[in-house]
Parts: sequence; structure tokens; C-alpha cells
Amino acid sequence: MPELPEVEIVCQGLTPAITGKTIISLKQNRPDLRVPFPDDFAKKVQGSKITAVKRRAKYIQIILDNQWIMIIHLGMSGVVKIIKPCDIYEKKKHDHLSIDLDDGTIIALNDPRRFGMVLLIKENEINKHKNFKHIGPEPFSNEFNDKYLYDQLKNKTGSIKNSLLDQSIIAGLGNIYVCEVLYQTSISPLRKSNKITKKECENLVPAIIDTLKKAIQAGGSTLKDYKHTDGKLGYFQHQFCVYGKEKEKCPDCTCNEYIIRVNQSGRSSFYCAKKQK
DNA sequence: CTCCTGTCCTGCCGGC
DNA sequence: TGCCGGCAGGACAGGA
Repeated sequence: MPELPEVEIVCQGLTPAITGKTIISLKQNRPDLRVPFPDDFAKKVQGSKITAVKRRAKYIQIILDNQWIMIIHLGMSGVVKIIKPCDIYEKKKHDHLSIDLDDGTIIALNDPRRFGMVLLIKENEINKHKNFKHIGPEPFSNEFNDKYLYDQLKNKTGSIKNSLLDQSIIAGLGNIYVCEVLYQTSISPLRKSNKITKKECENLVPAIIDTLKKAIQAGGSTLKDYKHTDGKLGYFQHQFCVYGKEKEKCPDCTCNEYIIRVNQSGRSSFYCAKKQK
């Protein structure tokens, strides 16, 4: 469930807590999440200094000073916990990884469903790595504009819903924010991508940027699992218009219709069939 | 090539 | 009350 805004919030929490600090030790409590932990994981990171924390799509990138980048993907249920030097770390169920820093800070990764992944990639190989080479532009970059989006969509026969979820077209959107953006732009999730007009692309681009920015300002969305690094909750879920609102009234128009839920490629789409065409 | 389905996983919730 | 089935879904692999 962590999408771009939630991952951004985690990175914003991590940056002041870990940047410039040295990794003393790393403990893993099981061999894998969705994929195995890196070979010789602890040996490769121990003694290195954290120089920066970045986000790319839904991935957290922890840049080390020894050429390695530690990648964390939170999957569906991953939570990064920061334990301050003055606090005592009590290991909880599903804490699969913990990292001790030189100032006494501890970073722990908790992931009940184990849909997350942790990777180590050499700094100069990240753009060639299979998890990153296909990822499209960041929504807040200049590269992402209405002409780009229209060009990406014009030859696609699949639904606009699936195209916006496609990380190679745009990085960072997930099921929740795609539903909300399509509602804002009055576009049905069932529309074929190649039927989306230039004018609609001109609406989609700012709607995507605006929705993501507002979500970041609200501290992201908290559903079942997601929390901030300090355990606090986000508030953007209170601004959802359609996601999870099946059988509720459409909030934005006087159509008196109900939000309906349909299944697209195994994912739920929520929309107002009267407003969104 | 493009699109779509299956797979991984645990916790929660509704129905009986 | 307890059990069980269904659902949640990000990203990749592989099939159509």
C-alpha cells in the first residue's frame, strides 16, 4: 500500500535520523522477504557511512560511502522504524532486519506480509539493474508532461487504469492514487488508453502532481499497515473521494449515484459511473 | 511486442 | 464462539 507519498514520507523521516552515520552492525532474522536478502549482507554494509537517502518510484535508496546502495521496497505492509539512541529497542514479531548505527540509533524493518524486498546494488549499476531500468519518469520531473503522457498512451490498448499503474510509464502511482486521479479528471478507469485525448492528458498531468503533493503534505495515507518512521499516522485517507468507498454517495457531483467497485486485472477500481466516462 | 494472469504472504473481516 | 474463505495488492515471470 505504500505508494509514492508514503515512501516519500518514510525517506523524509529517515534522512535526518541516519545521514552521516556509520553502520556498526546489521542483523537479519530470516533469510528472505519476497526475494532473498543480499549475499554477505552484513559484511558488505558494516563499517560504511550513510551519505544520503533518496527515493525513486516506490523504492527507498540508502546511499553508502563504499559504492553500495541499500534498496528497501516496502511492498504492501512494510514499516521502517527508527529507534532513537535514548529509546530501547524491543524486537517485535515480523521485525526481519535491524541496523545499528554508531550514535546508538537503530533502524528496524517490519513487514508482516513479506511483500517487501531489500537489495544491495553497486552505485554505478543501478540504472542497469532489472528493478530500475524500466522505471519511467518521476511525476514531479519536467520529463513528465502532457505530451509525454499522450505519446505513451496513444498506442496502448489496455485500460487507462492499468497504464497509470505501469511503473514504466510513470513512477510511483499505485491503486489508491490512480483511482483518485481518475475521479478528479472524470475519466473512467475502464477507458482504453489509446482513447484518452490530448486535452485529458493536459488534465491528468496536473491532477497527478496535485494529488501526490497534497498526500505528501497530509503525511501520506494510513490504511491497515502503513505508519511513519516515528509510528505516527498519515491523514490523506480522509480526503479520498472514491478509494474504498463502494456504495457510498459520489461526493463531488449531484448525480446521486453510488461509487461502484469493479475488478481490473485482479485489482479493485472505485469510481462513479455517472461522473467518470 | 503487448497485454494479462499467476505468484508470493499474513492479517483482517464477514458469513455460517 | 470459532472456523474458513475471500480479499488486500506491488512487481516480476511467464504465457497467450
